[in-house]
Amino acid sequence: MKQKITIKTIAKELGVSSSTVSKALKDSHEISKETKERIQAYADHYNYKPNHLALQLRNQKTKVIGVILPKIVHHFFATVISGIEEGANKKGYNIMVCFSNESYKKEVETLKVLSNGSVDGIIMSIARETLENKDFNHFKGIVSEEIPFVLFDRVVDEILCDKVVVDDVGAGYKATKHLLENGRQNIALITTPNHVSVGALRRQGYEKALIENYIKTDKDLIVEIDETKDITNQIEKVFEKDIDGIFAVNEIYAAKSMRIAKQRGKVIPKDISIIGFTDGLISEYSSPSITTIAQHGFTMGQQAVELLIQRIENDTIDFNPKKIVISSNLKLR
Amino acid sequence: MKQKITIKTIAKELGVSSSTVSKALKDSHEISKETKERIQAYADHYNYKPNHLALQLRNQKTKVIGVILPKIVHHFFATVISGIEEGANKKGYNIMVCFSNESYKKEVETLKVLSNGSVDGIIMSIARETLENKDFNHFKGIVSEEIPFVLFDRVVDEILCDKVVVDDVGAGYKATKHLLENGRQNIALITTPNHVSVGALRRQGYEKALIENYIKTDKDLIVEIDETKDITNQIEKVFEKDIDGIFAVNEIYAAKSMRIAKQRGKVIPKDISIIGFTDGLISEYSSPSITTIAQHGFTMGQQAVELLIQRIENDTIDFNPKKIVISSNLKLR
DNA sequence: TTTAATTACGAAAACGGTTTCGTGTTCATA
DNA sequence: TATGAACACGAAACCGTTTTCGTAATTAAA
Repeated sequence: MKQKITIKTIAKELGVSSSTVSKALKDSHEISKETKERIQAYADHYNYKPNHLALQLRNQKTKVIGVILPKIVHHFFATVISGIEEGANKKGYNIMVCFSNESYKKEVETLKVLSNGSVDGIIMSIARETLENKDFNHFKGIVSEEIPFVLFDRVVDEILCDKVVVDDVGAGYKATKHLLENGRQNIALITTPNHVSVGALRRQGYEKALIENYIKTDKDLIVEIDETKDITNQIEKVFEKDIDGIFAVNEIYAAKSMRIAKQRGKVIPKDISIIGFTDGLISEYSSPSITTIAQHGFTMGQQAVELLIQRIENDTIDFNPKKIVISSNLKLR
Repeated sequence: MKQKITIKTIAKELGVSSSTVSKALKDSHEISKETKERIQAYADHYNYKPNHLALQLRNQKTKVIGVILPKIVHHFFATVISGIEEGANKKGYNIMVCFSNESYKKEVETLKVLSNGSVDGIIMSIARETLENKDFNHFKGIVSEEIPFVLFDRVVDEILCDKVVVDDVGAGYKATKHLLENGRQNIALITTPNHVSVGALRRQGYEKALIENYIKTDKDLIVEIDETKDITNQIEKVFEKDIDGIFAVNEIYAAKSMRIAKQRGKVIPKDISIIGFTDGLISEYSSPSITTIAQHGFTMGQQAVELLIQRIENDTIDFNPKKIVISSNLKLR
């Protein structure tokens, strides 16, 4: 990389002090018009750009927001990033993106790297493995050092910080109710193991809707997918029951369910209704397209970053963790 | 945010100089065992972490790679990011991700921000609008300042830098040939306008395969999608021709084509064969699933970042722009 | 005992910018 | 002519760390 021109070189070349150059470039009234013009002309000609690192050191802020996601090849998280980036940009921040790959170890490392001062704050969604382990010690430092920190979607009560989540219970409820209103009675739930908080909440909504309709929840209709094993196999089991509706907590499960249903000769939506979570591309382009719960990832990202920047910039003394709940809605198809 | 402890405070508290503290923390032989232990104990106790910004300023490197993408809610680009991140991480780099949102103006701004020294190098794919405008002046600075810079996928000859692309001509050729080998004769091409380089190249491959089979390319079978208008409408027109095969240059076009075909009562793959580009989720989960050209986004990301880091770390004098071509292959479904 | 080497540490410069606080001119006012 | 602004600029400190160089004190060799 070419050696860049600095204030010092300009000062030396023009026989003035670096303070003068600095002030001239900021159009300070302290500097005479002629000197300013001389300096600005020189700076323009040699394409002077202030060294960002020096500024960061002096101001003790980076104008960078760290983002840690479980994964990126995933419609929902991609949408969230998109929202974060837009919100950050609007306020003059850039984003540094890291992935935990759902791994506890990588999450710990990444968190350590980002909390060394290279970012002004962190937005994050917790890795699956961490949720399983229930080991949240690596967040202690973040909290005690009072680094601005916002969790979204996959959050956990144990960590005291700002949070942005969707109304998962409500979403599960709406989805199930929708199926019930369409005359479905035997509704299967394809969900994650209970340690994934969002899965557990959506399940609560599912059960609430059933209870309201005087239907007993049948454990056999609930499939907790173990992602280390073959997913299709696990879903197929529930098809041996007499089901006429499926609520899947994400679109992969929904798409797989649909494929299985078709293979078994069921006609959608005559014989069976399927409703998915996350408004991704699969649901839109599968045939027939799947009715889903819109997860509003973009909004989540925006809200999260807004909350974070507020924390960063108003270094208020009172620390009351805020929780923003974004209400979800059905996207009928 | 809590005030962080620095070397200076440690020095003051322990009555030594900051040089001594610095050396002690690096376990230098210059410092006596007792002093080292005293300092290290103190640092541990108060959880000292070196200030990253100071180090960056001193070393004149950030260990951060800038990535500029046209968009992120897009399976291919998400995959590429994934590859970039993995490769970067392996070498101790983090990535700063920005989006041009396909906009020329935003691309210019973003490029300016990233080239102010906040990253050690940049990986990028050009925005659609920029390709339309053919205005590449904003890259001049990057090239003349010799900032390590790698373009991928959407590249352009006018910019002299390292590049990573897929073998688009070959891919178009393979896809078309595959259709021909399945006995298809009237193959439509659903592509982008020619200014999108990858679209143009895939088209070349398409034409090459046709010529090899002594088939005259029929302009009426080629649809250049204008994304500002309704896509479905544009694709529908080609269905008025007597077609039995479709090659779509991305999976959205492929999925939409499939839907239209079904609506028109065509049976896939009996009446018509469809082949898509980009190995995304839609193709996998649509029914029937679509045979596609695998685009190897992850590999592209890895190769791009490897190339970039090589440039960053071996500041070799000779500048011969390299071009890596990743060969594509069919993913039969 | 003198000289040389080793040990253990500190001073200062450097990275590139900003900012506070002088200070020497010039000019206007009393 | 003396006083005080106003002007235009420079010196120096500062952000946090590393690193080179210098040096006093101790130890070893001659």
